[in-house]
Amino acid sequence: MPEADIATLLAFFKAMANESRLRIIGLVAERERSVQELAELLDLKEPTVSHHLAALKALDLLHVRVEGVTHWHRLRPEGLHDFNRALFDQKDLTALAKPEQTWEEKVIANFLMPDGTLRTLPASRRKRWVLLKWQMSGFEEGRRYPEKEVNAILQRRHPDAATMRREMIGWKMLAREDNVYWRLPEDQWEEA
Amino acid sequence: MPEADIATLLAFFKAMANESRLRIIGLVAERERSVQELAELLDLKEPTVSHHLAALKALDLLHVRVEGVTHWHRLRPEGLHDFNRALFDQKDLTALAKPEQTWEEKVIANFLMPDGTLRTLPASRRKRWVLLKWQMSGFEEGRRYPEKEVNAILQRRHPDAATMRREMIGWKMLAREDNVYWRLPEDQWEEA
DNA sequence: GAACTCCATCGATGATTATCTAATCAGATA
DNA sequence: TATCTGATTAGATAATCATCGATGGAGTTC
Repeated sequence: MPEADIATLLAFFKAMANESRLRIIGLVAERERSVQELAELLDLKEPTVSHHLAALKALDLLHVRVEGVTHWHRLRPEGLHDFNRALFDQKDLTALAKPEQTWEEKVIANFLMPDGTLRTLPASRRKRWVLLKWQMSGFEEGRRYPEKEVNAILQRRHPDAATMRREMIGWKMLAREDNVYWRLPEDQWEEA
Repeated sequence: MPEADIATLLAFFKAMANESRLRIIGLVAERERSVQELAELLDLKEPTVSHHLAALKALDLLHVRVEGVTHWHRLRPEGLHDFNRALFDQKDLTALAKPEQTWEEKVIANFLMPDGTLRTLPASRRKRWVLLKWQMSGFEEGRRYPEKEVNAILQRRHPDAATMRREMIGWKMLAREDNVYWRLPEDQWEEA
């Protein structure tokens, strides 16, 4: 397993948090089992077993040997042990505390190209707002920027500086007078 | 933790199979946290956090220190390690395959005292039937038992041999002639 | 005692998921 | 090719569970 990021552990625990799947693990730990056989032993229908096996396979916990139309499943115990290690050393445990990316961070990550420029300006108004807010870090409070400089700053991210400038003013992030711009205090910015 | 029965493990995995609870674990692993604080960090409302904490407390994974109206929660790492051990040694793993106790096995377990004798003869006719059936293992087919021997066998489990003997005959588990008893074939026993 | 703070409980709501039937697929066999 | 068999996929349904607002309880402060 890669590193113990919260998503990986969560997927693992979700897979194990079901009685049918736990019992399947027990059964395929003993020896190879076919879908039919498992359905019989667990008193479930075959599609249900198939569904559970798919969940376990997605985590690479099973080995499948195909023999004609029969699929023989057995446990890959290393899979289990990988998760074991990941979970129970303290370093990884506290790593769970690290918050996930927020929605805004994800939006930014999605629109950012490797060179740091924006792929496009999002069509969604709310996403555009996130990206404009993000670009405000290019402006210091208390400084005055001629239009030419504003454009230069914005074009580091996307060529359509005019649109971005206009919307920043609309959201009250920037103010303008006589073609000179300045950053407004963050608590005055409007919400999307 | 006691032994790794499937119900215990299932409860543990269900508790861990939730992102909010995983992140709570990460946060309380670092240091003590109040409900408020967790709600803030996780961007959840307090009742939700309270609910998750209750789930973790039910598994004895948390330690709580009450200070005025504030409840400080921290992780009890031993709790985690107990589950760890239970899960990941192979012996316990295959134990998952063992089917749950049937109703009959539970009845027997409930009436059996540590020394192997019966606490009482159940009042319920159906439970009494289960326990009599179970005691039939003391009799071999094809052998003839004088009444004295029958009593001796039955009294290993409960002093009231007369009642048990009489009911075994009623259920056609035992037959009698001239004060000599013998076991009847299992497919002739009557159902409760 | 009144007001306030922090937390727990209750009941409702929406989302997720386990399970089923029906339909489909893919090897094997006639 | 037609048929059979074991497995998967699709779609529907029902149960479970996460979350919330409203309310209540218990300690603290005034």
